[in-house]
Amino acid sequence: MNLETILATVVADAVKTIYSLEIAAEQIQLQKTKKEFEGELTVVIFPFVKASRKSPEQTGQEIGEYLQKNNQLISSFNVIRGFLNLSISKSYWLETLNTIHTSKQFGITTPTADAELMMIEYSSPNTNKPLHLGHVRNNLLGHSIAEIQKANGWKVIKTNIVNDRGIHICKSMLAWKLFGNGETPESSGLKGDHLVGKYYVIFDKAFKAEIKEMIENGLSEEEAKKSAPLILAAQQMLLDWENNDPEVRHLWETMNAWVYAGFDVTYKQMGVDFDKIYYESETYLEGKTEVERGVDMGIFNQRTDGSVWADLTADGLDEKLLLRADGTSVYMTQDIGTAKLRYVDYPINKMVYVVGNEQNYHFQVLSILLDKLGFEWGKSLVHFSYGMVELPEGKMKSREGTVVDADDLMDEMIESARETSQELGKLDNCTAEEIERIVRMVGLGALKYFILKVDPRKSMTFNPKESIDFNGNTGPFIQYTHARIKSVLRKALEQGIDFTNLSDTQLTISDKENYLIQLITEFPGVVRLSGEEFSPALIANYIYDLVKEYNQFYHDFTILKEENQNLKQFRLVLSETTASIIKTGMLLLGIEVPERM
RNA sequence: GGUCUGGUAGCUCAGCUGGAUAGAGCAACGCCCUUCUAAGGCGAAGGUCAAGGGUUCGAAUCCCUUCCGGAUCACCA
Repeated sequence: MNLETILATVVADAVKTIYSLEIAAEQIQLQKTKKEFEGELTVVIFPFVKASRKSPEQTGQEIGEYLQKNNQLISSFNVIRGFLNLSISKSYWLETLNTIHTSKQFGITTPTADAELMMIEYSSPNTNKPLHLGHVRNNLLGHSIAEIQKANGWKVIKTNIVNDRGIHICKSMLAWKLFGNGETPESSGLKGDHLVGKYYVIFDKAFKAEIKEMIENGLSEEEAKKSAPLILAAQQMLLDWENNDPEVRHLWETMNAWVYAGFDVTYKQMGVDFDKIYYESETYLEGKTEVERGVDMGIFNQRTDGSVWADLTADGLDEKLLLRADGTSVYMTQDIGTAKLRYVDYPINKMVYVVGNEQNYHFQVLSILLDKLGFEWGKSLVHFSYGMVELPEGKMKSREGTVVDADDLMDEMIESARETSQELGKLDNCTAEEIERIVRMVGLGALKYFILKVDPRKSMTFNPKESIDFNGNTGPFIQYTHARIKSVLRKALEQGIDFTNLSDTQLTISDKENYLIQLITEFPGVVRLSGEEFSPALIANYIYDLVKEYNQFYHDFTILKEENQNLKQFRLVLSETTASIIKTGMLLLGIEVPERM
């Protein structure tokens, strides 16, 4: 039982005994004591004053006296206004630290054999352009959430649905066919995904030029958009693709292979991975079958032009297209097929989609459609809806060339990490390989932390002109603290100091040290909450708080030069435990921490 | 227009299941390396928590109204 539960129970007893007020332990308001007051935990007294019929101060005093008498954990208390501040005995903290220090995997719940299965879909790229900053947020969130859920005892399958087919893919294929002159990644030296993305942009430009010309020749914009030769050719290509035209299929396979080779590099650099990859080209037929079944069931309707629609007006939504008039499938069709196949492939207890909030409507509809189709899990899908990454000028737009490319961004971060460490001369006596490893860790750490420390539900701003910081509330700051602790621990080992265990739990320690232990004890709760809330930001902010406190301790106290051997040992144990939590926590964010930097 | 969502320091963000004097970082200013890594620490400065009303012993937090932003409502994905 943890400290707060114990205290809440005692407070409930106190209130019942003194004022005959029945209140469940969970209802007791217990919070961390503000720093400016004496004590570690605070009971809010206001809810009891009605029953006590006394002033908040007096009520607090009475409850405090009861607690001190009936629980030996409480060494002293004070009452300020309606707040009862409790001081917990130092030996409790020291013993707790000792337990944590000697336990493996503190805060982590390893999944058991019969644990429930959570499937988490993230990344989900289109194969017509390279990944940009928006995808980076998606990938980092998806990966981190998967790690966090594992640490909360879930079995997790990380999955990726690759949007490898569709009209957008045909656009880059068509442009390459028309204007590519046989260009390949090898011939151009371009990374495969970037090469294909180039032709997607070329298509768009040529398409716009056609429209402009047609408008000049008297057509309305709407007519021009529908009848421009390029768009008609792309639509024909999609039809040919669905009809298994060998030439189109061959081109498609070739260009997608280029893209996958490029994505592999990006994913590897980013440090994300998947247990199972689905491709839309392999699931969309299942979707079509389901839609047709829906038509037979009478829940979807086919119009005279052949297109198929779901009428969701009864659910307060609109009509939704499921199959085009030419019979080709759309995004929704594919998602229906993919969802069904996943439940066939795995015994899923919870399905989570990590997809931006611009698709809230899509997932609302998907859930309803699956439910209508008779899948009992349809309504239980979780759309983990995160906010967009915006530039100071607003949304990123690929056509206006304002997207921040994922590969470029990661490279830039690593380079500035290299520059900083050269300036500081910190890695002068490391091997080239070590430098490379550390510089990559730090550069990516800065990027990942920058993105993950923000509440995922909120949109966030990224200013490309101001490079991501390495000081203050940043990944490198945390990594640096870890490296600094490790350095001290290495020296302690060299000196043969034993800090495997605390030999004295009756030591007198400072408030700062005491508070650090208290923070350490909060880690499991933070891991649990971040899992429940799907928020890596909670872990990021917690680690930052811990590290900030530790740095103050590190500055104000000496460790290795402390003359009291037991105190020195305590500080080493405290430091090692802190380092271990930093490492575990950062790993839940997908961020590695170096031994030196 | 309908629906959803957001507005906290110059900037980027915490705090939001109601609790004490609203916190960090960056930027700008001033200090601290003969001492375990200064990517660090300390100090000072910076606020009408968009505005107004309501509920409450207590509101940045809950409710209503207004203002301002964003997303979405495609035979795009």
